[in-house]
Amino acid sequence: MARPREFDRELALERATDVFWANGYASTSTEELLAAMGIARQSLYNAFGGKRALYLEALEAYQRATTSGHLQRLKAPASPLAGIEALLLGLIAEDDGRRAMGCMGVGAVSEFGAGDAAMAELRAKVGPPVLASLVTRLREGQATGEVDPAMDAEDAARFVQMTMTGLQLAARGGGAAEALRSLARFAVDRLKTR
Amino acid sequence: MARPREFDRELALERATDVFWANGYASTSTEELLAAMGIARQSLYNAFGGKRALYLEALEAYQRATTSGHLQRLKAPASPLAGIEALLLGLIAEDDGRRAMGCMGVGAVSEFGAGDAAMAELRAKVGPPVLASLVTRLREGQATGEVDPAMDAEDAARFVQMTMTGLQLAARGGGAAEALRSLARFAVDRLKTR
DNA sequence: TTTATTATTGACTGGACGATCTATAACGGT
DNA sequence: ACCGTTATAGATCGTCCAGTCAATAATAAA
Repeated sequence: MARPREFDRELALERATDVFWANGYASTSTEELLAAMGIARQSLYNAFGGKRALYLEALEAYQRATTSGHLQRLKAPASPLAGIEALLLGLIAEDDGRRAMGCMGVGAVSEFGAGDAAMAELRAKVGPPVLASLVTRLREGQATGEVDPAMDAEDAARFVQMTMTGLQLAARGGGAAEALRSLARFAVDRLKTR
Repeated sequence: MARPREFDRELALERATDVFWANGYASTSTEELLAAMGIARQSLYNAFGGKRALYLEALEAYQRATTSGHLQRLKAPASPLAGIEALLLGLIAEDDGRRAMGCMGVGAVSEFGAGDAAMAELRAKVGPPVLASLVTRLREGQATGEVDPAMDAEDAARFVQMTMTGLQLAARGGGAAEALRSLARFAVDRLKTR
């Protein structure tokens, strides 16, 4: 009953995500977004509501996609420590350009801090499930003797999460792929039973 | 031979630092800066050159001050591991508001990434000396047997640096002081000889 | 075919932005 | 007392910003 949209909404959202991801929210202009998305001004407002709404939707989709990838890598290997290593190594993009973009979630935390309610809500969707899966795998590793049983599994899980953000920040700062991988392996090694 | 400045340049720079630190570069307006600094528009341009020059000067002063504090805390205790613990715990501000500001250097990396030349130069002034001191203290700890001798001291030092940024990002994300302290202690504990 | 509804397009709006200009004021050296 | 120099204050600059408007186009239901 109405004129159908001419552009691919999901594709446009992906393009917008890349711009926000690379530059952050404040220093991205709607003009840049329109150019990247290949749509006209009014179409952005029709389809997404506005700059901030677009950012929130982009961040949410990004979080959903990356979190699902993280959980897959964490759970796939038979050995829990191999899972954690795969999770950490999976954060490190091979392509230099991609890697230097860091993590959009980390960027959002850094840009908006703890104060923004909508952002905090989004963040709350992604932290707990990863933490829970990490605890599960760590306890599993402690049962098999692979993971140091002297550690509190929850503390260790939070430590791995902090390592994730630390790696992603180092990537954003221009860290070389191999240097980041060493860092990841070192962190995993520190969880081993010796 | 000329009219003297009426405001305290250092104090004004400190005030500007707080605003940039809390909000980042892009989402800070010169108007906000002027209000916080208590000076008129032209005085900012006379004394600091412009918004970006002011930011760079603020970041440099911030880095110098915090790095010196870090090195003091790292070197003060007799035990190397106690020094590293003091370094990490020293990152965690007691005051909730301060703590939620995170670290201005981390914010700069997140906002500008690896591409900005002036920013990279500033960052290069602060990383290496801390890394070198960390290596020294870790080797010292390995000599006394307190620190796990199985680790490569440089790898371990880079790991501690990553932990520093991870902690500061967690602080920016609203992490509670006690939770951050646990994280710091856990990281230090992982360096111990067991 | 008509009508209701939504999409597209490009011009436009008010406001905020960083930066500059102008006029006046305050100082030290002569 | 005057001069050269720099500081301050306020008005103003052109630009860019996010968002809106108005005119036209495309669809499906009736």
